[in-house]
Amino acid sequence: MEENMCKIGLGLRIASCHQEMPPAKLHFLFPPCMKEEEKKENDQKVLFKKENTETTVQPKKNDKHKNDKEEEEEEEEEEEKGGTRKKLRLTKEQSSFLEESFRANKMLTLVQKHELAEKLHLLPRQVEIWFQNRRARTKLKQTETDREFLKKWCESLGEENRRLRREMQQLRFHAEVDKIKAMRVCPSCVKFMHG
DNA sequence: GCAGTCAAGCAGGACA
DNA sequence: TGTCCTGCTTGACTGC
Repeated sequence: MEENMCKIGLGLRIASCHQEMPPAKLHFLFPPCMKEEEKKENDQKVLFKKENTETTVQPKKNDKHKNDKEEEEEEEEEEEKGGTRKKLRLTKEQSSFLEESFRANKMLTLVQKHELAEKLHLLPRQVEIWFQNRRARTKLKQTETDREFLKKWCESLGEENRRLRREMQQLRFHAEVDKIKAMRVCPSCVKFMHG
């Protein structure tokens, strides 16, 4: 039982839903609260752009292109008005590469961080945050797995405890019966019975 | 670096 | 079929 549960516990692994995710749609420069039609159009534009350029869309902080300052200012204005920034979604390739790196190393050195960032066209800070989040979520999953394991173990111990109590009760009962039986036999027979 | 949190994005279900 | 709601995932930030 315990062994089985151990196997269950060890068999569980952390899986990322990234793998099942559709290609990332990166469109954080567009205004928030778009209508459905606009959204679709933008998605198409982004996908088109992605397919044709094969470059990763960078977060605002990292962009060094011509109109970025204007866009950043607009975005800041948007934020000031109460709007919100669009969120970056990593591409499948970026995610899987980060996953691979994470499997190899749970912690990053400064050099590794910069190398990864350069390779994936991300900011070192983004790589750092990704690893931080990944560690936290791995830990969370592990805690949940441990909790489930302990819960099952606890249940099985409770069951075993109840079984042993029942068994003990039966043994006591039989001991009592034997005692009574022995009391009913006359003393001269006792000698005969026990040889 | 970690724990806690926020918020964007997305998927799936309910409903008109 | 489109829209709304809800829950989940995940990138990013903050405080310690």
